[in-house]
Amino acid sequence: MKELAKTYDPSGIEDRLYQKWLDKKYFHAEVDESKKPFTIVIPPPNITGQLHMGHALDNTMQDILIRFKRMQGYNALWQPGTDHASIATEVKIIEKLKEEGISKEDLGREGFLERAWAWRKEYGGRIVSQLKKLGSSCDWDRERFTMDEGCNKAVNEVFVKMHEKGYIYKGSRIINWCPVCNTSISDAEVEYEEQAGHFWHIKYPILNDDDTESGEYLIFATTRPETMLGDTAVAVHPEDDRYKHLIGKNLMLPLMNRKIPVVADEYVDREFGTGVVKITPGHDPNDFEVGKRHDLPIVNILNDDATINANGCKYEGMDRYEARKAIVKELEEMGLLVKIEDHVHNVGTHDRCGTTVEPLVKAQWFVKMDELIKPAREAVKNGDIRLVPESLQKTYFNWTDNIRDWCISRQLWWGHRIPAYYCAKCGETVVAKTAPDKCPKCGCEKMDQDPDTLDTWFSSALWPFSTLGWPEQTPELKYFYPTDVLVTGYDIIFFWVIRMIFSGYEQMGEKPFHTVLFHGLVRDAQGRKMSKSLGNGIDPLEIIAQYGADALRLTLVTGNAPGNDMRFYYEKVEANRNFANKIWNASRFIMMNMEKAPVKPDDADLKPADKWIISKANSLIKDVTENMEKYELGVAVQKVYDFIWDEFCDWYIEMVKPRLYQKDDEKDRNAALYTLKSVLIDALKLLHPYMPFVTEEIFCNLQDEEESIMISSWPVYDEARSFPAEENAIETIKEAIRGIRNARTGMNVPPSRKAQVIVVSDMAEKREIFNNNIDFFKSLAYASEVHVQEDKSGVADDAVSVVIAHVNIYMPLGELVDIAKELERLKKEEERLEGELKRVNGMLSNEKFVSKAPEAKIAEEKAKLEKYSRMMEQVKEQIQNLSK
RNA sequence: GGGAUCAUAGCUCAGCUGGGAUGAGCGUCUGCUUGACGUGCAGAAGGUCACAGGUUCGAACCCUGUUGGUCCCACCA
Repeated sequence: MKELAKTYDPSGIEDRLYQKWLDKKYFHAEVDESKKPFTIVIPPPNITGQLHMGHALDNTMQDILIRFKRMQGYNALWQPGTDHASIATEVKIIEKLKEEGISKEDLGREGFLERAWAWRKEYGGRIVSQLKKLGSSCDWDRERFTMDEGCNKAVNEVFVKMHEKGYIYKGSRIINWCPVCNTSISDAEVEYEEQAGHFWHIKYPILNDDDTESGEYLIFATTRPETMLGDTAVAVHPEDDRYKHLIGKNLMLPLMNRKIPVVADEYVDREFGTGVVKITPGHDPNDFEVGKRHDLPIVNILNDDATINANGCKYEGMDRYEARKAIVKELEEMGLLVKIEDHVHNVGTHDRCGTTVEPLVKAQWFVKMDELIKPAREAVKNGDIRLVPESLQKTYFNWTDNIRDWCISRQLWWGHRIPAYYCAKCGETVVAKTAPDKCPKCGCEKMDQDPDTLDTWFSSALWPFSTLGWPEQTPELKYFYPTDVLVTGYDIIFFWVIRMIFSGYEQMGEKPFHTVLFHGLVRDAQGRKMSKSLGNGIDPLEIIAQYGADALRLTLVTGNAPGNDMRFYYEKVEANRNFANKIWNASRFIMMNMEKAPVKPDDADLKPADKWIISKANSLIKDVTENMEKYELGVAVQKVYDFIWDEFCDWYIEMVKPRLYQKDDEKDRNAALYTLKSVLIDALKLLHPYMPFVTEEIFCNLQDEEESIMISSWPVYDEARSFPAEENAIETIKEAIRGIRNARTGMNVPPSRKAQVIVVSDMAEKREIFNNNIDFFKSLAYASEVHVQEDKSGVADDAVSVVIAHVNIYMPLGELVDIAKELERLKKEEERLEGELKRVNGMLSNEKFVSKAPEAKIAEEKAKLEKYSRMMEQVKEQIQNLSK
């Protein structure tokens, strides 16, 4: 038999085992109609990314499910890949170019894309190798990239198809503009942030019908005074008596000397401020709507970099905030500034770069959402797609029910280029999968492709089927689609989950997956988000290096309910590392005692302790499997942890030691060894999805013939392996041992001091239990000798006594017994029992309880009443004895 | 403004959809070189399950309200 090191050292072992799994192709799945598929598509990490705790959690959960299902016999495919992450990557590359002193314009589109692909080649694999460190059993042979040829084909196919159906259109609408990234972004990418700002109260002069100033003013407040350059009206509520008479009149827009009308619109809230709103249709989504209703002109005052453009006249060229200052100052000089108030308001920022976004009107491509969203909503409503935890349904519906059209065009170069072509001569637009050679309208041969690219999420939305080969009807697509579970953070439910769902229904006519398993955020020990700016991020790779991937994985999935955020503690990782070491040593112990492989014993040769642990393991298998099927990953592994540490190590191994250390009964020793080994193996299997490395290393060392735990079969509950009688018997012994240890500690008796133990019970079956298990009872109860008898004969009055149900245990400890102390201990026990009896009696004497509670419950309480009454009698008797 | 979620041992959290809180890890205290493990073993202390009502024979769990925290959405200029 092999020998193991004294402590488990994951370094070295992990890489070796991962390489072995790769070499043996265990992660690879092929279409096989004889097996049921189980598929997970990875949320593709950005190629710019570095593995962070969020990835670690997300991928650990997926790996657990995949390994679990693979062992259950499913044809498990974990489809991996990475995301081109258009903005994130483009920004990174621009930064790098900047260091070299060049801009992307210097390079030109083609040159820039060359650099981008080179960058991807160099860094895109980094995150993948980090995922491997974690133990992820992805099918790397099938690795995909959201911008590879196949995905591009899928994107073009969808774009053209949806355009034909009228779901994709180009339109001039108000969109969110990031002046730093120089692109439009979708609503989902805008993050609102509370900022301290001001309310500038401003007044515009009212004009007479002959355009002379009337001397009257309309006063209103604004948080963005610079937008006044683009004002094309002022609005009041139609029913507002204060201003009714002014509707239809004109105002003079100061600084610009433009005549603008007073319009009436229900959008205005009479209660808010002065009940007057300036209308800037070019730079505010609400004003844009008002403008449409009143046919107001749209004046765009901003350049793409958020400086004022020619429409801002003399402010042209100024930055938006400079212009703000200048305008306020000038208004003040003109006497048009009424007052300034401090005001905290929500400012929209770009989630990638934090820049304040500017709403402005531009021609962009959109996806029309109202029809597309219907099946996606319905699927969750009718349970076709299950969200775990269920509470996220509300969030989901909140989005589907308030959905707005999705702005999908981006003014970026890195991404899928929009397959739209414009005739250079007549302006005709052609949307097609391949570039047309001439204009279908005028025959002109110069067709220019739209310079814009698509939102990254447009290609991610197709991920569950594009990775399986769509639009080709591949065998993989037929076999693995729909996939099974999607695991992701609740923070991208809008970006990604919803979009995959409606895309799945639209393109495939079928849901992309039946379950979405959400997890929360991994926070730091203080509960703060891990972020670069705070510098509180913990690098999973460092944790792996220090404690091992298994410890990290276990830390991430325990003590946490689905969808909830969790805090990361080093202490927790350490505790889990210790657990790995514990199993390691338990295995080491077994191996040390195993000269040769034990053979399967007959049930008749098993001792009660063996049957007890087998029975326990059997129900563990049932529970853990059930929990895992319900995605209660943390609960499941907690049970395995408790079983291994408490039941198996602290009890069973200790129970079995006397049998291992004797050489007279080889058959019995074999039975013990076999039980040790087989129960351990079952437990290892249950643990393997969570801690793949230690379990594999032990599994292979424990039995030379088995090649890998990861392709072994998942244990199955077996009625024939359930032994309730032995379970009860051993629990009785455990109770007795705990009582004895407790009493001894109370007396300060050192473990080295053995004592006689006399077990007294008038019930034959109880006596039998002790007689049958005397071998280990003796050692665990620190007994010099054990007597099991029917009555108290020969027991000294001053012996320490332990009372359990129907059994009295006496230890004549002689001079060590402090009568006063012992009496105190017994009194305490008496008090405890009194409490118990009071509770049970209270229930049973309650007529309503007896008449309404279920029968089983009543019987249970009656049994307790009997048990406690009996114990009480015994305790009282002992107190009397000692008080004599 | 709308919604979600949390409040349980000193700390961080579980608690299987109503039946004694023998809860877990960490921390604290007391013993222990017991031939796998001190990354260990055996014990102990520590909780009126945020507060107030209600439903029920019975509530940490269900309902209502209150307080405090976190988050999401919307956004009134």
